[in-house]
Amino acid sequence: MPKVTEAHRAARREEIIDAAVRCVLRDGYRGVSIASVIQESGLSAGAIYGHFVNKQELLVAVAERVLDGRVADLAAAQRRNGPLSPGELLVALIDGLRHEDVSAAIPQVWAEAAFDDDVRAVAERIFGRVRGILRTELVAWATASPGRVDGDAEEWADLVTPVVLAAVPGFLVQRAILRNFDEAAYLRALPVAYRR
Amino acid sequence: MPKVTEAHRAARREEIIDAAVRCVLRDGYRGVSIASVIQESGLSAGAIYGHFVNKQELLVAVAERVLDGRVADLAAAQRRNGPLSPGELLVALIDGLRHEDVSAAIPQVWAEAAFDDDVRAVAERIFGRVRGILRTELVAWATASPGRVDGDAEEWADLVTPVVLAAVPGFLVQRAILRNFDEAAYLRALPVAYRR
DNA sequence: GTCTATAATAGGATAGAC
DNA sequence: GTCTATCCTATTATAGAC
Repeated sequence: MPKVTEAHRAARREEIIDAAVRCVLRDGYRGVSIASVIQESGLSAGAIYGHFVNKQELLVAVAERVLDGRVADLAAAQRRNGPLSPGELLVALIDGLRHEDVSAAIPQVWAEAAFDDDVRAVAERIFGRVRGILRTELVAWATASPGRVDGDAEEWADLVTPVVLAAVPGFLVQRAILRNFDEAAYLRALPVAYRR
Repeated sequence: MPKVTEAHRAARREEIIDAAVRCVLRDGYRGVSIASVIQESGLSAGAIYGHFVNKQELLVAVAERVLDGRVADLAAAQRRNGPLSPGELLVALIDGLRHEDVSAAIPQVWAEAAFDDDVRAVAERIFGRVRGILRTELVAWATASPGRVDGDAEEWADLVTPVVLAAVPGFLVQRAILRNFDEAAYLRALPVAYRR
């Protein structure tokens, strides 16, 4: 079978996901209706159900789209010279986040994860990858200069990584809730709070 | 008019909110239907609409119920002797949180805040109170022993408070997403990560 | 104030033509 | 593969009896 057809099919699928993401940004994750996706995509019910067995499967694909891509920012930061401090790592990660429109939908996906186990699995997987990269960098940073950390660098990193990672939900939640949240100040504060 | 009637009326209202909170914990914020609240409360549609003009107003009351109460933990910690370190403050706050069932619904409310401005206002108000207490304590801690902080204690606290506060969403989100999230380890990590 | 019954609508999903 | 039309269920909110 011709390769073009497969590619076109995949492209149409992505198109539908794109439209659904826009719906989530406008109406919230649970506020998305098939009718809204139809309108936003310019397609029809038949087209959508030809690519997704039901609404839930579409929304899981949306969750994946929304959460993914954050890994790239960290991987890029990783490639720089020398180990980065916890604060510097977080600046790289969050500064990447805040310029992506889809990031506004991330808290939506986290909330949904508590009730849809497929969404939860997607979130856990991507969260795990980010945490893994972060942990590696923290070990490198703790090892680079002795005395930075009490005890073993790996043990320290295992313990501290979840707390360091908390800066990400902290940023997104405060940005969503507080009318005049100062994003730039938050980024400046990261190296201060986590400098050691 | 008799005072008892007023009190009874208020009590019935709280009863309905209680039932709605249980619905949120079971079905998610947007998954709550009037039918589910009717079932959970053992009341009827008429009873509910006699206390709330519509579903949205009920859900705003639910948001308030879910978010409030966190301030008490911090205020209690505040009363202890001597200024607490950032890590110790967070342990008090989060350890209080994790033993309350309703805390599982907090990420739901944060997600909803992006789309319902009344909910957002509730979240902003309560977040603001917690942040205010935290800031006061951080200033006291920074002032207590010189050299802990570069520059002015108040300026430092203003900058750092939002990042310290991030540990709360960080905890709740990771607990919701990660299948084997180690709550106790997170609490142990707080003083390590924020000790200075 | 609260109940039962119901109106009015919205939303998910399918059928069949093309 | 996609479109139009439609079925069916779920849901919000109201009306009127008690």
